[in-house]
Amino acid sequence: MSRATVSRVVNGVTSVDENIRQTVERAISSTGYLPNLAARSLVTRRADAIALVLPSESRIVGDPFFTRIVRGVSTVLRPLGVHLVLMMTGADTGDQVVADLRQGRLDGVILVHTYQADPLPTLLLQSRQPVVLSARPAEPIPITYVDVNQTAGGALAAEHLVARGCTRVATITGSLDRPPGHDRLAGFRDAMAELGQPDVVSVEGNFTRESGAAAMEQLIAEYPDVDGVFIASDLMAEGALPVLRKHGRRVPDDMAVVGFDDSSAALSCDPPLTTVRQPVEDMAAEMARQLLRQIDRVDTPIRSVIFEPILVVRQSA
Amino acid sequence: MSRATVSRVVNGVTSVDENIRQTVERAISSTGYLPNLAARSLVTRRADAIALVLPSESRIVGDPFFTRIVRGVSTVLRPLGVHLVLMMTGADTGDQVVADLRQGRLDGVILVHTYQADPLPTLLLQSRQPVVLSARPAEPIPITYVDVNQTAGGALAAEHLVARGCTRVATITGSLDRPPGHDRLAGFRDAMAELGQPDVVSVEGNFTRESGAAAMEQLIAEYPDVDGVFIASDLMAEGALPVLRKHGRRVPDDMAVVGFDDSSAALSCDPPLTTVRQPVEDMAAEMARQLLRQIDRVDTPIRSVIFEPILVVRQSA
DNA sequence: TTGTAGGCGTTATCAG
DNA sequence: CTGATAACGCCTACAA
Repeated sequence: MSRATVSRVVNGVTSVDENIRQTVERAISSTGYLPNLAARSLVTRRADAIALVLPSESRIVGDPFFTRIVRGVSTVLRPLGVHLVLMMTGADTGDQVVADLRQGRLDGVILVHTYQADPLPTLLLQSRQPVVLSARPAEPIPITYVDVNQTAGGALAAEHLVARGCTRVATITGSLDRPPGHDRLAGFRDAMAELGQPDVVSVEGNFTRESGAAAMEQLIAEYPDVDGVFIASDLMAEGALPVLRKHGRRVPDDMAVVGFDDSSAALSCDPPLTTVRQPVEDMAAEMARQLLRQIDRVDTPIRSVIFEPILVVRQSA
Repeated sequence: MSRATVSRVVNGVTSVDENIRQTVERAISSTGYLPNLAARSLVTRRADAIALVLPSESRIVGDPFFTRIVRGVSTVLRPLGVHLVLMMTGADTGDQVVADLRQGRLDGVILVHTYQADPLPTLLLQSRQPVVLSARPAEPIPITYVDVNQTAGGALAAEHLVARGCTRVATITGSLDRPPGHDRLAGFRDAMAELGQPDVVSVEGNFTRESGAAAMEQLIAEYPDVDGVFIASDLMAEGALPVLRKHGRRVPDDMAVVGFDDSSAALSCDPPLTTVRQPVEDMAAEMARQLLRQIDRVDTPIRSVIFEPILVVRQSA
């Protein structure tokens, strides 16, 4: 019996005589034969591996957020036997990734939370390599990405604060020059206006714990009558809560607090945080699917997929 | 000029005429030639990729701990061009990994915090595949691992509590049937005895936040005079602190608290936690080195490498 | 439906 | 020091 026939059986080609197929399969399982993937890769020109590129400095890593991404991506990749190669951005990540792609070690790339000026997206785009971003890029470039509906998230927070009776509402925003910071604020503002409270106080933070604390100090000093606040990330909320406690404000009685992300911080806060949650696993799975589609056929059209967030109600609001 | 010569230049073989070498290198950089790694892999029988296997349920993932491991491993792998393939344990992880190893897609495996009954270590050992564990296995099997000196960590906590004047000291332990839980307690106890306080109260937790809270409730109820406590993980400490606050105990004035891990929890606690820190990056880098050594030559002797922890003093003690 | 034969892009072995 | 030449293990026309 020839190697060709065995190859056909292994790859599930239908045009194989049933008897022969069974014989081959018996032989395979009795020998414990496994095809050598390097050899296959050489001829199929597929690495069956994709890279997940993460920002190394990030507050993102070291957060369930990241785990959830890996989990979501894996659910799609694992059944297909596609490897997930992890890379934290460093000085030469860009070249490294491009080289791996060209050397046939990688079939595509998922870029998670690239920083604003990251040249990698454009680089990959130009070399026509399969790539998916985890969020809308700051600059509008023709690239496939998956994102959460940030404005809807802000609106969710607004509705909850109003529904629970807050009459003087504020927000601590993220960096306004980044899409998430900008959009969460916009969504929150618009929703508050529609709910009849157009005068929303806002203080700008930068998504760090420290900035959350500072913003809350400022808020309390300048607007002592605020009774509800939407903080655009859990991490900032984590910084803000001790400030409230220090000033004797009880949460949620004196001040209702809604966060964003549903990160680990949300649970470890005292009290646990009511927060806007992104369906990260689903989003990650979708990123994987979009990437595989691009790998499957070049010239897959650019696409962006937006997921809806939900509000997780805990005790802070 | 022959492929063979080019191959020699690419692989830096010394026995090549300097003129020819330069010509080849010029040609390479002007063409932008990159060797196909699948083809190389086929003949060298190296995948230049290793797997990092993580427990999926874990509180470990979603913690800087995990990021630090990746970073440490990457510092060793990246310069060598070795890929880091991430796998979260699932139903079939074991078979998957073994298959990948045999198919030449993976050269070795780093197993992070495997659970007690995990068959994978033994499986890999039997098939003589390169493998390194991130901690001493519960059962004494002949396998290479890297660990922190857990008992020394417990002793560090003891010394600090005594040095700051605590006279009635307790500990909330981790699961005592697991090496870290057992060893941290033993190290703490022994050190306390040497410091003249042999009567250490201990309550057993199981490393979860909830168990930390419950243990602290019990501690306060049964031993109201305790003024210092070593909690065997930051996560448990995070659960315990609100309990102390609820009972009106100030930290550190009424109760000094020392944690273990220096996880994200340590920083987000109020007050920030004094805790025992493992040199995770160094340990991870060492795991990578040990693994590469095994990959380089089979029959590398089993080895265990132990790192010393340090105490990070913040405000809880 | 099956087998034959060529090729995928390297590295490694040997003569020269 | 260099250049043929033979693997490496698999897939895939193409022919039978």
